[in-house]
Amino acid sequence: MKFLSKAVAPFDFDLSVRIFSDGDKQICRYESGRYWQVVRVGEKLVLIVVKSLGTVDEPKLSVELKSNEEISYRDKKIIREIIDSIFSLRFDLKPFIKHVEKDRIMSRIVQKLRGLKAPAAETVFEALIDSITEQQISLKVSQTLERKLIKTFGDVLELDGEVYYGFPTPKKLASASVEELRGCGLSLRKAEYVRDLSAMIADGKLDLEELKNRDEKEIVSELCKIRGIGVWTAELTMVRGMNKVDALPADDLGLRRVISHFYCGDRKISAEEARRIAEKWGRWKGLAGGYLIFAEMLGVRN
DNA sequence: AGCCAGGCTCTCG
DNA sequence: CGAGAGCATGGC
Repeated sequence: MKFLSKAVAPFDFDLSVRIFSDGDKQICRYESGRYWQVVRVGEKLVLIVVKSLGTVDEPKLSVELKSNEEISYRDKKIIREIIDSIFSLRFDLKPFIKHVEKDRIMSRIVQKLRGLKAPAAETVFEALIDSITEQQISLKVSQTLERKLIKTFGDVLELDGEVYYGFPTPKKLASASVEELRGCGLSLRKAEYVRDLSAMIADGKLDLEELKNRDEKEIVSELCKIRGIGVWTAELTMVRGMNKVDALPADDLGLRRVISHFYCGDRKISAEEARRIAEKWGRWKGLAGGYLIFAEMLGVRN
């Protein structure tokens, strides 16, 4: 099954997707213009293959759905919404671009990375589990742990002899033993966080998707009540899993480093200083922080 | 080799 | 309360 999706311009599909594809063919990948990953609709697993047909100013995506099960009209509608959310298709960058006009450093970066939209995880759950995994350890380490977690507990979709993995369900992780989770490289603590959190969701005591609709401060305070989640983890989860561009994980080491790189001449800055600098980015401070990180990754000079 | 890495909880004093 | 240890694993 195939269909077209439009995005609010400007949108640079290639730039946006290049940044977050995992690199593992069985999980998610961007290769020769095609991006693919598994999404879940109810009990069904569907591989989405997305490519760009348009331009930055007239963005158009072609989406192909592959599954071993029948995809109903309703499923298709849900998948459309998931894709909207994953790529932030409906998000309008223009007010942000206008807002940072006076900030010459940010403005330059935004021009260089024109059309970059912050990608999002398929579910808030996925964003949260990834954020917990990444606590304290380097990105390199956390990436291998995340892959192990997905390949150990994730749903398997077999298509044309190829194997793809979807992110594990809360139910699956809730029934995992702490030893199994530790086998993926998680510390004893993190294994407990992941299992207990998953159990809360599986038992219906916590609805992460519903949290999306709340006020940002409320989201942080709600998430922080859960064991294993602090401000850093909560804010990171909002940025990458709830399409919130306002949240800035100012405690983040890497973020402080890039803010300092572009604004303070590479000296060490505190989280408070980072938050103060971020104030001028207004409602878009999370997105602006993302732009700094991507700018550094892509070697944009200040 | 040893220390640090996009944190957080728990335990002491 | 505030400070400090402990955690997992890959990279330098």
